[in-house]
Amino acid sequence: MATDEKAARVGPRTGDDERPTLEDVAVFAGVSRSTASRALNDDAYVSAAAREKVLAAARDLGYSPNQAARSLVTRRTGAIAVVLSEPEARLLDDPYRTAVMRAGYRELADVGCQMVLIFSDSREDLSRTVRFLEGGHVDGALVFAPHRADPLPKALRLLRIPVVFGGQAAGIRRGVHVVDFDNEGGARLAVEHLVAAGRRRIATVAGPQDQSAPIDRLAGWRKTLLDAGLDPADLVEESDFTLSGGANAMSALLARHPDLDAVFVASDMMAVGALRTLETAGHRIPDDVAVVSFDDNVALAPVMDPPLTSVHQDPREQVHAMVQTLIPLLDNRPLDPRRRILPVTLTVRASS
Amino acid sequence: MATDEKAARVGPRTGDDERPTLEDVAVFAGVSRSTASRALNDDAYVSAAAREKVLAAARDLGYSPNQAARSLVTRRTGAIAVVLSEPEARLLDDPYRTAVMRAGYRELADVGCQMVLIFSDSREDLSRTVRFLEGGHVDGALVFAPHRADPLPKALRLLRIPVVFGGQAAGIRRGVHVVDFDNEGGARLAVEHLVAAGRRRIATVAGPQDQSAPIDRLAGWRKTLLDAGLDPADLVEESDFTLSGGANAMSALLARHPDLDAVFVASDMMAVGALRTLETAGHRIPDDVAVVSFDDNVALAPVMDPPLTSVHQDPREQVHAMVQTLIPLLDNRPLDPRRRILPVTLTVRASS
DNA sequence: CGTGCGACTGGGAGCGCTCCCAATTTTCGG
DNA sequence: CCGAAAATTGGGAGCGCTCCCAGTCGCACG
Repeated sequence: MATDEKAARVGPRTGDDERPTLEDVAVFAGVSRSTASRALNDDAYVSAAAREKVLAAARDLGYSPNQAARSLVTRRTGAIAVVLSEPEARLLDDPYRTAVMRAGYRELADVGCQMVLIFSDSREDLSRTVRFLEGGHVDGALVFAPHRADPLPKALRLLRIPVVFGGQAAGIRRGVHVVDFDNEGGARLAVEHLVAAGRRRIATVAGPQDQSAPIDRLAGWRKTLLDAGLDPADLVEESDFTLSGGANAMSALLARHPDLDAVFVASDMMAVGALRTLETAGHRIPDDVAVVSFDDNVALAPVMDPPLTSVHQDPREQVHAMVQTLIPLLDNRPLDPRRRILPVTLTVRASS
Repeated sequence: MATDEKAARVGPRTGDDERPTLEDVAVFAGVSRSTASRALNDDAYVSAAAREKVLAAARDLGYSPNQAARSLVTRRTGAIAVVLSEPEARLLDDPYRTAVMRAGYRELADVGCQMVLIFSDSREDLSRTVRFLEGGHVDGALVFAPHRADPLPKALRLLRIPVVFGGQAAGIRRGVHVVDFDNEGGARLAVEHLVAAGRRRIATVAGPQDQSAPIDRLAGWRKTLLDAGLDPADLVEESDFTLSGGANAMSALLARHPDLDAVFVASDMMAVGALRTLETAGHRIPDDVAVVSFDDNVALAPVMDPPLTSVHQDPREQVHAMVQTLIPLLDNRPLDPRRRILPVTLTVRASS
């Protein structure tokens, strides 16, 4: 009886609403499971006739392979995690992260991988994230964790899956793959542009100094000023990458240095705020004060008045490089850890 | 020799760098595979002693279950797709979608599911999306596809996994699960508020009329005006949910009706644009023109001057309802298709 | 002091797929 | 025209897990 019951449940696969298996396709096509598999994965050594029959059978039966079974034996899931580690509030209005998500989706789709997004803000998230990445859901991970203090990068080092970092991650420098932008070089471009335009009192609104990108941008500003024989003095104001933060920082700078004639702002979002402050204070842009920013984010373009001169960095390019680094790692090709620094360019517009 | 090679590769599981399997844990704990499995999944009928031993073994060995193997037999992946179907450009600066993503991540994490994001703009994406959803990568899907003409919803109807739509989707109304906001009611709230404040020439900047949400909002505006004995006439201007679109629409309205004393804008983003136009044209807000918007999106708050009266809808609440609808579907509990309409509220601020 | 029924446990049978390998057929060069 | 090599094919053995199904206990009950 038990046997009957079982037979009834598993049943002969005749017109069931069950999903067809590779076996079904093979039978339908009149070949063996192996041949069907080879045809579907277009392996070598399948006759054209067999391939045809199998493909037709698969189509007729509405077959789609069971991913679980496949990855059980191949030890590949075809999915890559994109890990975003950033305070919740920040993420919501950070157009850079949005761009990263989209770029990740596209770039991974291009190499036949599915993106699995992971947000990992809090400390509880950390263990959950690690557990997930560990659990064999994904073959590798692209990690964006800009905070110096973020414990994530260190936690990921002992992971059994390959990881590529986007932007300099936490203290660790050895044994990891990193694709970063040339933040210092970008700042240099920006400041050199201002110097060349005859500006002499060039202030800066810096980003949070617990992240490497803003640190490098600030360093670039400082070095370039010194190289030009100008004094950075206290022409710097640290802020938090938000619009209102940029506005406040600009006020502070203006209060200390009413005579400044240029400002290098470490992000577009802050620049929008700075622009507002400058306008409110009656400064004409770029006549009185020239403004150069960092990011050159298209999403923010409509909010800009005047259009902003900005250091252009393309998140898509970064993600592309990250994916290219990850691919060989997935095949266990032991690529030695490398840091890639992507160049940035200056896009000059009306604000400078 | 071949045998040796294999033995070397698959090897006896002694101190390999291979991942430990359930079998390994069981042996280490001195119990059977079955007992180990029961302990790890805290099934019934496991003695406390056995459970302890297994848990300790799992910890010591750094065991994490192989998801592929598990879902091969359980026919569950523990992943849910969140499908966003929208033109690329729109998505980048749509804070509502960003909120949906985050909410989806949280809500799904709360029920022990992993979110897999799917962007599905173009027509090629469609077949890729369907193939993915079909491929057994996910157990179900939450779909946001607001465009009337979007072929996605129809394509998803024949899917073998449960789907819940966020917002009214394409022409189909029967046999699907939908969680929507009360767009018409929200518009009514907004307009009634304006009427109560004594406004009489209440224009509207409508959203794209190929989507159901903006259609309903426009309908709400129109009906409420008529109910109040006011004439909608040509006080409506259709736009595209973008900032600049809102600004242009406002200009058009102002040109036609210099005497309008209020405007209901169908989204926060457009309202920001409208606000700019009004200010530029020298209208004081709310003294000359009162502005009420829809979305009440926090991310846009800093850009608002003055703070905007807006119809409040909480994406998180919507996603929560969607997840709650999806859960029973996953267990094959045949819930009859239902449409849930979530209420919205009016948040009054300085702009009205 | 049986009997029975709970509480546990371990083995076996797969889930659907991809490999490996041996068997079979075909294709060629000498 | 024959043997070797190449081109095909099918069967079998798992991948690591969760079930189902017999078992083996212990203990309260009659």
